[in-house]
Parts: sequence; structure tokens; C-alpha cells
Amino acid sequence: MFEKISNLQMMIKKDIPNCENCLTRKLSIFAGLPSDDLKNISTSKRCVYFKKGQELFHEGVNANGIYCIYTGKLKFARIGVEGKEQIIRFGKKGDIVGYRSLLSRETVSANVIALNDVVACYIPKDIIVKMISKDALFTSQLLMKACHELGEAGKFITNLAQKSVRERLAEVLLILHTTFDVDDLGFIDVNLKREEIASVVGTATETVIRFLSEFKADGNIELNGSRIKLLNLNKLADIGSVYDY
Amino acid sequence: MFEKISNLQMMIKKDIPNCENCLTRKLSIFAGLPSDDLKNISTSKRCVYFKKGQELFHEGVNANGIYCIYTGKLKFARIGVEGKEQIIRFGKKGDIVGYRSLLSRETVSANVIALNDVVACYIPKDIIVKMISKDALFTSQLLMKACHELGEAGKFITNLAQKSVRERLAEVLLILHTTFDVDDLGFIDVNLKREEIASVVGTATETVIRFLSEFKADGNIELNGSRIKLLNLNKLADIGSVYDY
DNA sequence: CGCGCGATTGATTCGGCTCAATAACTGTGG
DNA sequence: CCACAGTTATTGAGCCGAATCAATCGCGCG
Repeated sequence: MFEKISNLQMMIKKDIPNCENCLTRKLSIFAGLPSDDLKNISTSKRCVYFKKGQELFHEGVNANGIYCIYTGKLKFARIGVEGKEQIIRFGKKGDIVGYRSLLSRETVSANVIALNDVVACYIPKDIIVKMISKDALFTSQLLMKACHELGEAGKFITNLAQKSVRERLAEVLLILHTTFDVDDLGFIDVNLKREEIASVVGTATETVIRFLSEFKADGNIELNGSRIKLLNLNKLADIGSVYDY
Repeated sequence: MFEKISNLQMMIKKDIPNCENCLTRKLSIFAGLPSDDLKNISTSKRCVYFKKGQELFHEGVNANGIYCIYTGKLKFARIGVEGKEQIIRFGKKGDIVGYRSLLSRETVSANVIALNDVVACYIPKDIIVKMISKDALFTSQLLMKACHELGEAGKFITNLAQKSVRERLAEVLLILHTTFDVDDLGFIDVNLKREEIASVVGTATETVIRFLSEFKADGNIELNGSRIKLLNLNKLADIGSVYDY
């Protein structure tokens, strides 16, 4: 266990470059910024790592900075009635976390939890605020991101309200597939329990399992422990009434 | 009918002030801007009115400008599977409409429809873009708004996924109450059909009616045609598991 | 006054949840 | 490398909330 942490720390020291040379940056809202700004961020940022299950943010706190995810996978989960978890979206390499709370000056509205080991850069609030007032490109990329996510949320709401569990599950499988891609064996490359999938879909764990069994029996997916491989994307899109796939 | 339009047009000519003197502005993201900017907007904006049922935006188009709502009420509705309408949020005086699409450079993701007669100012895209690059206060207010709405969407998702129809209906009644306030008789001041309430809650029309009848029988609300008066807010918050009321 | 939309109520059906029992998997220590 | 314990996945049975289908009522408007 101690060994692992030690490795992770070494990995950070060795692998995280400064912002100017960061390849992950190109995926993020920091893409295309002038090198002055990047230098500025680079000197102010702080590298942080999280082990699987650890929280980057907890519902209710104030964000005093944001994380830029260098590597790893995240879930954003709200705690609903009776303490039940509802996953509202995912994050990965290149994503920015905490900006919603920081910019709306509201408390963080979801628990953000590492799905595997995560390496990230923490950038303090004042740097971000300064950049917003200075760099129009940065700001417009931030706005674009927020507005894009707002559109996605609207989609999510419509689906949740109108589609059946079976449809929603098929769609979520496709979303996971595009979001996290597949490993070398073709399985969706993210470690989610059935219970967590249920909490994305908004249903009971057993119901997820039942439909997964059905999809498997019909040859549309393959299962291996908790791992899932999609065999027939078109059929799943069909089942999920996903038209823009 | 012709009479009405004529009245409305006169009303516009008479009542809509320039941005600098606009009282509605103080509710909007244009609050607090320097008077130079306001003059600039004022000369570029165009006043538009919509009659009940008319569309400000249609799903799928590109927004080439935004509306600042001077007066009136709106619904934002997505069309889901099988053409069923899902209302994802509401708008009213002081709200900005169309900015999500404009800023994310994506097509409009919802039909925006007037719930009663609406008077609005249309501000072209280039003015907004210019202001974003020039005025940090404006931009940060825009960011704040987008991020706030993103948080609201997350809440909505959790509720939709986890609460029962009865809970959701009670909560929606409270939301309508705070969003639209009440008329002089104490009825929620918005004209929604049962069917539309159902499409906010994400349920069937008959189910809404059944629970409304229950709430009425228990003395928690009063009904008059399609109008609804809330009699016991605390009880409704209780029914809806609304803790932050 | 009558037409038609919208509200209401009842009867029936069904998707999905809950509870319960069992099987498979993961990691841990001997 | 195996046995064990604790998770996590799977399957079955029964129940319940909510959708659908069908009628009827009521009101606002021409």
C-alpha cells in the first residue's frame, strides 16, 4: 500500500510537466493561451494526487480554486433523498473541476470522487479570476464549456423524464463507451459497480443487472465480472432511442 | 385580435425605455454596466414582442443574438421521444434567452415559448461577443449565470431520478410559487395547463391531477379551474422532501 | 346555447422496486 | 497456492406506484 503511494508520488514528480509543455492542456480550456499566462499558471499551480475513492470536492464547501485533471477518471455525484447517490456526470483527463462553484460563488453542488488514481493540478481562485479579466480567449472557452454542459444537462433531464429504464441504460452504456473508450480487450475502460451504473441511470441495481442480462442474452454486450464490452453499438442506440449517435 | 396586437405594439413604443433607464435591466446580467456600454447596446437592440404560444427560439437553430426579457413569462421545452414535451425550466422578466447556444456555438437545445404576451429586446451576437472581450464585469456575470443554472440543472436531475411523482409535484408547486409569485387572489401567477405541469414533473397528466386532488382534499392547496393557490407551504415542502425551503 | 378544450375520476395493466436467497469475484493472510 | 471473508453480481417472487385507456364533467368562448 505504502509502495503504491510512493510510486504515484514519484510518477507525479517525474511526469507532470509545466503547463507550457503539458499535452493534457491541449484538451482543456487552457488550450491556445499565450505562453505568458501559462508561465503564470505554472508557477502558481500545485500538483495533487488522489487515490481511488478519494474526494476532490465535497458537496457544500466553497471552491477556492479549480483542478485541471492531468490523468484519471472522476464521478460527480449528488446525494439525494435518503442518502442515495445520483451520478450526474463524469470527468477525465483535461477536464476542469470546481469552476462551477467558483464562478457562481455558490457552494459545490456535487461530490467529486476519483474512480481510479487521479493526478491533477490545483490552480488557486485568484489566478483564475485574474485570467478572466485579462484573457478573453480563456474566458470565452470557459463560457463555452459551461454552456455546453448546460445543454448536456438539459438532454439528461429529458431522457431521465421520458425514457424507460431499458432505454436509459442502453444510452448510458453508449455514453460510457464514448467518454472512457475501451481497454485493449474491448471492455469499457472505467471501473463502475452495477450500483454506480444504476445511480447514473436513476434506477435500482437489480434492474440494471436484469437489463444487462437481457442485452447479453441478445448478443449486444459481453460481460466479464463488472466489466462490460459493447458488441453492437447500433442495436444499443436503437434500444436507447438514441438518434444522434 | 387586431386590436390586441395594436395595443401591444403601442405599449412597446410607449413603455420600453432605452437600456440606461430600463428598470428590468437591474434584474439582468446587464446590471451595473458602464453607461457607454449601455448606450452601445441601446442603439443596437431591437424590440420584439411575442404573443402567448409563440416561439422565441426553436430547437436546432443557431442563435445569432439573445433576448433580454422585458416582461412576460417563458417555458424552455425539449421535445423528447415520441414528440412528448419536457419543460426543463422557466424564464421571466430580466432573464436572458439564447446565450447558451450563442456561447457554446451549438444549436439551440430547447424550444423557448411565450406563456403569455412577452416583450423583449433582441441584442445581436456581435454586440455580445464584443462586450465579452471588453467588459470583465459583464462576462463574469454571464459566467455566474451559466454556472448557477448548471447547478440548478444538477438539482433537477437528482430530484427527477430519485423522488416519487408526489414529491416532485409538491416541489414543482413550490418552485412555481417562488418563480412566478402570486396574483392578487393568491393564485400562482402563471398560466399552465395540467399537461404542462405534468411535463415539468415528468409524469402523466392524470397523475398530476390525482395528486393535486389529494393535496386539495388535505387542505394544502386550493384549485380554481387551472389556477392553483398554495395554502400550506411548509406541508408541501414536507411532502416534497424539500429541505432548503 | 352549444361546441370543444381541458380537468377530473375510475378501472385496469405493467414497469420497475423491494426483499430475499444464492453465486461469483477480489483481495488477504497463512 | 489455497482457503476464507467480504464484496459485488445475479436471479426469483411479490408488490406497488404510476401509466394507459375510457368516460364524464365543467367552463370559457363564439
